[in-house]
Amino acid sequence: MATKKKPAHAARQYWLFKSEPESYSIADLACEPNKTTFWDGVRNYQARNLLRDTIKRGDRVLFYHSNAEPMAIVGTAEVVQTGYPDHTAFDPHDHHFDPKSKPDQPTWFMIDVKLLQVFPKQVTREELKACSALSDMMVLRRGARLSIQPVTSAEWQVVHRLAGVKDKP
DNA sequence: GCCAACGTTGGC
DNA sequence: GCCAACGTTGGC
Repeated sequence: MATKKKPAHAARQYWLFKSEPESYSIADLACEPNKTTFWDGVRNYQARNLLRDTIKRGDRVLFYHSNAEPMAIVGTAEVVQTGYPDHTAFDPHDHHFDPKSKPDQPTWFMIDVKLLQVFPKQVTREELKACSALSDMMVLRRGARLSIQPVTSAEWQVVHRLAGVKDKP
């Protein structure tokens, strides 16, 4: 993937992160110390490149529950640490262990995110699909498996409107 | 449970 | 480098 270097003052970018709530939900994030966690386990090169090269501190994240009932955007988070090696790839006992990734030459990366807000009313996939302003969202496209996806600032705003909340400054 | 859409692997 | 087989994701 082509990666553009962006200047330090670049405007924040917006993302959508998928997570199966059975394995990690927004409630789990809310229970973390300082409501902060590392986003580990990404084992896809395109998503890896985003984590390693593109996603910056201050960027914002829509937290999406996939494979869930209901599937929905359930809240937001902020990136508080840029990409660094995903240590779970080094641990043979970890579900995400990858012997190809070595500490001195890591294959996989992760970032840290901090909870911004849990939506008082989650925005279901049904509602997202019914909103014409969101018709280009990657997550709504069939077969869009990328677990980390870019979102436009316009889409970010619309999702907040659907959730009935104000964006955090 | 089904299956489309990918991504990865490995034989050639 | 091609591509068939296989595995995974994740909506339906």
